[in-house]
Amino acid sequence: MNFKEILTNWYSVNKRELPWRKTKNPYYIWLSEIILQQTQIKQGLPYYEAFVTNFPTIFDLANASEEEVLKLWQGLGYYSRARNLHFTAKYIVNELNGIFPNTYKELLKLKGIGDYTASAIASICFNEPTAVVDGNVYRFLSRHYGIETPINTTEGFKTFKALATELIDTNNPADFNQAIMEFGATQCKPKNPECTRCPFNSSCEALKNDTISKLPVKLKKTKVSKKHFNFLVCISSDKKTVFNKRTGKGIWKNLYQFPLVETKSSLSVDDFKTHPLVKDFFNGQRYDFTLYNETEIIHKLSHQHLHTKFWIIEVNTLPEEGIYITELHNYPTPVLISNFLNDFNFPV
DNA sequence: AATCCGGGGCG
DNA sequence: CGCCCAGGATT
Repeated sequence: MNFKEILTNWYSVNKRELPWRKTKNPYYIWLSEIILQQTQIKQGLPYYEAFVTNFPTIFDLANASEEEVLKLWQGLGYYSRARNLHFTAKYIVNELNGIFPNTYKELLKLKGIGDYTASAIASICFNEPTAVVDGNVYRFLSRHYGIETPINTTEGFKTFKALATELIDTNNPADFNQAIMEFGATQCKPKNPECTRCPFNSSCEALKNDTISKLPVKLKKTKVSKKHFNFLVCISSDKKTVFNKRTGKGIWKNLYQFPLVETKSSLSVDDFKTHPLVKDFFNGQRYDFTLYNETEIIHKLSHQHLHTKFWIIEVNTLPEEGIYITELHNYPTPVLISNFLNDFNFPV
């Protein structure tokens, strides 16, 4: 048997039953692929179910507000995926009469769709022999063929894309692509791959040379930076608080949070008392405050560690427009904020 | 080509 | 605690 026969045979026996494997509808495949970017199936599955239930067609998604979409996406991370998903749904409905593009080249033009997702949709839905290259493919191919080119470089991408394109089963690109990814995910795993019962263990270069743990090669990434966040949790006498949408280009765009004071270092109670931005925020009004968490909450993102303090501040009237505390849970927020909302007992 | 963007799980 | 995950956009 050749490579593609071994692989697709393995897949026919070992594939998992997943909801998006029961359809070739490009809307559902697109939805699943966006949700599963940099996300494991176990984590993404409930979100996929929720999106299909709330937005059964691309028209439903296009007609929703961005806020509804972000709310449903809450907790999944990489929120630009949700914004691009919504943008592209509206684009397809309004500019393409709701008809999904059906070639790799056209799919690639859509916002939020790059090489991987265009290849996945084109092959799975339209039988175009475009090879997918994701983390699973990098790992499996680098091990099987003993390729040491770093995967997070342009050369690495080109090398593995070309190899996967050579290997793909042009008669059944849909199953081949899903098979090679499934194989990487459940058989040729990052840690403790199942080499003893692997159908490729007689031809695997890495197994032969004992380099499984060294492959794929990945260049070191940049170090994480430390930031200090101070959230101002206002409580007015009429049970309202200030809760605003993040704007600009940084993290958590369009998600909601309490007013934020970012500082160079950790803020003590005395620092807080005299901090110009805090005094400025309350515009001279007097206020009583307590520090909610004595020890900082360290919220870890891939490139930032957010050292966070929540300050509970009682005021007579809010310094700016606010919302009722009972409405807080209706807004899309980062996990850092929603955890606080779950843990903190607002006075009633 | 390098950097940024989240959050969860695993060993 | 470091690494990995069905990547893409921006600079």
